[in-house]
Amino acid sequence: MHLDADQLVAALRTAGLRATAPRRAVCRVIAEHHDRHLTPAAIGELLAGQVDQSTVYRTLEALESAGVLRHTHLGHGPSVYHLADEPAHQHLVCIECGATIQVDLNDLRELLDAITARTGFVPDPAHFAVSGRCARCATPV
Amino acid sequence: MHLDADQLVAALRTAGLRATAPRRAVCRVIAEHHDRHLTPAAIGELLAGQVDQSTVYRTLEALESAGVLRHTHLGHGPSVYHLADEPAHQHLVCIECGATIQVDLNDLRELLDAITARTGFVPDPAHFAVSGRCARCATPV
DNA sequence: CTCCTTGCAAAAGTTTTGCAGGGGC
DNA sequence: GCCCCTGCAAAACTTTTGCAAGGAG
Repeated sequence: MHLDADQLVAALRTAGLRATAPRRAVCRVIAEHHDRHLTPAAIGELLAGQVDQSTVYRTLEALESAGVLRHTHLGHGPSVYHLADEPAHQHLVCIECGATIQVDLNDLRELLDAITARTGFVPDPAHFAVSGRCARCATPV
Repeated sequence: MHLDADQLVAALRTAGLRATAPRRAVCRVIAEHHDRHLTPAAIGELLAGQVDQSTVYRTLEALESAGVLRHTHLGHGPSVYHLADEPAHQHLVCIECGATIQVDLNDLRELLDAITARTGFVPDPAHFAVSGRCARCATPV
């Protein structure tokens, strides 16, 4: 299961923020599309003018500060948002065809631990994608 | 050693592009600051109005197409450029203090190969930074 | 001489901000 | 009732594009 709209709204309240109609609408859209990675613009479009775009940005910020939403950078374009309770995954984005592959972070655990062991740096790999070429595009014809 | 301004200009010619004064100026600035990661805006400022900002963008594009320049995304801001002959490195950027650490990609070879073996995806990790917390910020006081 | 490049200006796209009114708690 | 939040408008920024003039090869 995943966080539903009510849980997102509840998280706002827990964080001392207000549960207003526009915020509920944003929560509903995000929950309904929990299986996708939505840009702020896409969320605005799904709300079809019901909520001002600047309010969408402010609400996304509020939900992130409440700890129930996260954003990721997939490429040169706008960042995308997903529920914070999704299993953490690394995005692999193909430079050529744009395909996005998700890799379970547990599969990368050794690599990440190796980085920390060597540098003390604790990666949050879900935040940025790794670009490269997918199997199809990397294979010469 | 690293690519110098003349070599950058020569690369343009080899690629069938023209070596104009504005392009030479951009090449000079990039070569002089090869040890830094410059944003297009920073390059424009270093040229102090000698070259129009749109020309800076077009020149960076030309140098990338000539294969002597590459760009990397370190965070939410503009991308940064560096010479293509620099040893490939992965950037680790601290979410909290902004510190940037460079890791030699050879040190990550096994990890990257593991990704390719599992998914067929061939990463180009130098293109995006990995965000996280540096040793100092990750350590509770 | 051809046509690639430039500067200027304007546009495009995303995100932020100021402000006065309205609504949550 | 307090003050957080909203919509609207405008601004801030980065990057892209159209166009006529100029310069490289």
